[in-house]
Amino acid sequence: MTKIHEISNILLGWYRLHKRELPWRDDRDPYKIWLSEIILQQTRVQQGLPYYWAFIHKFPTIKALASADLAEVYNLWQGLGYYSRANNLHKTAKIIASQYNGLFPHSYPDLLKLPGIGPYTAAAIASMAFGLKYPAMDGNFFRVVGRLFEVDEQSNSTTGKKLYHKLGELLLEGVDSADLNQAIMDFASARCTPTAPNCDSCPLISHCQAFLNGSVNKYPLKTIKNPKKVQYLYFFYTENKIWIRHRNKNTIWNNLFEFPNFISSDPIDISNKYLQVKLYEKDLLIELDGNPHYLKHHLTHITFHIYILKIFSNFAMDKLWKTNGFFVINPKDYKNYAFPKPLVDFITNHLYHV
DNA sequence: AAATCGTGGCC
DNA sequence: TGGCCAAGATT
Repeated sequence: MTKIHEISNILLGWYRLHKRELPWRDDRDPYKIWLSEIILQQTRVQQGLPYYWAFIHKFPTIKALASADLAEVYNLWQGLGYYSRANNLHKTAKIIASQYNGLFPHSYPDLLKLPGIGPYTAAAIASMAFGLKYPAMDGNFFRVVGRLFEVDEQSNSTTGKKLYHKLGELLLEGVDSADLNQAIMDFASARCTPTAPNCDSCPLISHCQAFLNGSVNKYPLKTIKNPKKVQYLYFFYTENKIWIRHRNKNTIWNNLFEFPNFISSDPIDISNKYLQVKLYEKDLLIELDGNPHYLKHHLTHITFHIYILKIFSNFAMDKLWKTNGFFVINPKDYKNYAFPKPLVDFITNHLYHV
C-alpha cells in the first residue's frame, strides 16, 4: 500500500516538471474537457488538436453546439474517423442543453448515460472537471499499470478490467485524481511508450515489476486481432454531374455521403469498355470513358483497393441512380457534405477542378 | 463477449 | 511497407 502511494508521488513529481500545456487544461471547464476527450478517443493529440480548435471556435459553448445542424458537426469532423463520435457529440450536447440547462452532470453514473461517453471518458470528466476519484483507464493507463504490476490479464476482459480498476483506485488514494490521471497519460505518452521505452532513465525503475523481471515487452498483454480483410471498391463519376448518396446502411462511414459505387471481395475486370455491375441490387451496364484512377486505403481491419472509373453520362443512368437514392449536386457545393477520407482525396484530385 | 468502427504516424 | 498503435464506445 505504501509502495503504491510512493509510485503515485513519483508520477506526480514527474508531472509537475513535464506536464503538457493543452488548451483544455487551462481551466476545469467540463465542456472543453468533454470535447477533447471525445476527439482524442483512439486519436493522437497532434491529430486531434486542429479539430479541437475548430470546434471551440465554431461552438464556444455547449449550447451553441446543441443548436447546430448535425451536418455542420459532421463537416467539422471530416477526416478524423470514427464518425459515430460526431453523431454522439451532437446528441449529448442536445441532451445537456435541454435536460441539464447546459451544465454537465457531476456524477460518474450520470455521465456514463450520455451518448459517446463510456467508462474511460466518464472517469476522465469526473476526475478532471469535478475532482472525483475515478481512474481514467485508457491505453496509456493499461500500459503503465500493466508494466508496473505485471498484470497478467487482458485489459478488455471482465477480470482484467476489475483488476486494473482496483490498481487504479489504489493509485488514486490520497492524491489529486485529476493530476494523477493526467500524469499517467503524459508519462505514458512521453516515457512509458508502447515500443522502445527508455527504461534506463525511468524514475519508476525500482518499482516496475516488468523492468525488474525483464518483461517490459510482454506488457500490457496483447489482445488477439482478426486478420485484415481485402476489399475492392469501385466508384463511378461522370464529366458534368456529381452524384452523391447518403449512406444509411449500418456499416462503415454510416451517415456520410458517397459516390455511386459497389464493393467486391474479389477484383473485377475493368479492362473491358463495358462493365456489367450490380449497383444497389440493380444490374447496370456501364460504358467506361477514360482510364481508371487507383487508390489504396488502409483501415484497421480492411485494406481497400479503390478504382475510380469515369463513365459516360446519359439519361438511363440518371433514371437508374435516382431510383437508387442518389441525387445531383453542384461541384461547388460538395464542401457542404461530409465524405469519407478516400472520397475527399478523390474530390480534391479530380472533381474540385471540374 | 467479440466484432466493428477511421485515420495518421511511426519504424 | 505492412503492422502496430493511439485520451474507447457500442452492440
